[in-house]
Amino acid sequence: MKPVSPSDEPVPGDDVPFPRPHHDHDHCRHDALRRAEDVCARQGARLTQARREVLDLLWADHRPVSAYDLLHRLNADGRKAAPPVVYRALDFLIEHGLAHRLNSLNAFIGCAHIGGEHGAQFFICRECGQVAETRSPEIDSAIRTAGAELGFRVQAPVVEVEGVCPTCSGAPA
Amino acid sequence: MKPVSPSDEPVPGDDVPFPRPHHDHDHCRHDALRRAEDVCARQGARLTQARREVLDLLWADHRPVSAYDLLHRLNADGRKAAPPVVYRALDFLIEHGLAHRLNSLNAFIGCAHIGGEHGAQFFICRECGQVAETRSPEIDSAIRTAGAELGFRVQAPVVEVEGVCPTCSGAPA
DNA sequence: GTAATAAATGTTATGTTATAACAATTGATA
DNA sequence: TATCAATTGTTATAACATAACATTTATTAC
Ligand SMILES: [Zn+2]
Ligand SMILES: [Zn+2]
Ligand SMILES: [Zn+2]
Ligand SMILES: [Zn+2]
Repeated sequence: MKPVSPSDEPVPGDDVPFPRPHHDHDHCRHDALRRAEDVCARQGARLTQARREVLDLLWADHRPVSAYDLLHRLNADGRKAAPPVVYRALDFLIEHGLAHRLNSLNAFIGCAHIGGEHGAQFFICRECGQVAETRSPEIDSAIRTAGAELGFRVQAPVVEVEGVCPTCSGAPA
Repeated sequence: MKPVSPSDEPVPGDDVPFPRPHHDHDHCRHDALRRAEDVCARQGARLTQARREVLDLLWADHRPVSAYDLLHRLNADGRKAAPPVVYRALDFLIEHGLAHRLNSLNAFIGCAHIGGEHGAQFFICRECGQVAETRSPEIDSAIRTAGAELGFRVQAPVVEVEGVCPTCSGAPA
């Protein structure tokens, strides 16, 4: 079994958060847009044209994009949008849990999970630039425990891990 | 006992990484400089005037400082240093494990631990801006485990936790 | 000691990331 | 359709960071 697993690590078949090279990415994109519509509908928020376009650009692939890259892509068709357009759209998307900011890269990425705001951990491949987003209760709990030992009330843990993804580690396929 | 502990959390008396309001901070500063000299001596690196000054400025208190704040403080005495002065000094200090960069704040802080480069976790108080640096094997290990499950080779975990420190939580002392 | 070399610093300019402030437009509501 | 709130447009500027090259300072070789 284990048909196209990109690694020999003990990973569950299709739940691997690192995107496989030839996965159906159109599915990722369309799914993300659909989820965004759901979220906005439920929260009475408006997924306007600019916001939708930025979200779609974020889902061009599984790599984070800088705000100015987004701006250039937005303006590729001759438009003349200014930076606030992008930053406002990003603020909206982040507030509604549809995108995340990666502090270590000054870049943004579409949220791979469902639901509102939430903690997450990001694994960033130094080779290919792709990012996997996880929600590990174990990491979260280790952080909260360490915080408690300091008497620190944890509000927003940020975890961004640099390394090399399974594909770039030279896994079979 | 537990004479001036800032919190009722189960913390060891004097190992609390969050600085107590009236601790002997001159000791922190001088100790940091002395450790820096040790490290540089051992590594054959030169702790030049500019580097020493920046390190000393980083130890003004336990809050991170932006590069331009450092620059302004450097120039407070009429000097006319330019940004590269500060960024080079910071690069040096970081390379030698004497300072850290906090990505979520675009700011820098003196390393509170001894020794060369190392992973660490930062707990950042939203109220007072003070930062505690820890080295928690548990957090590190949770991250490495989660990475392994993705087939991801972890190289540099970044953990920056926002919240409220014991002092600002309204602890007794 | 002096020349050659390497390390560090000075200097100017520019690139990159992000926000402030206010005007104009659009969409919902009454 | 008048009103109000939300969104977008526009200009300017703030904040963060580095490239490139000249100059100086420290180390080493002779
Ligand atoms: Zn995909
Ligand atoms: Zn990769
Ligand atoms: Zn101190
Ligand atoms: Zn505090």
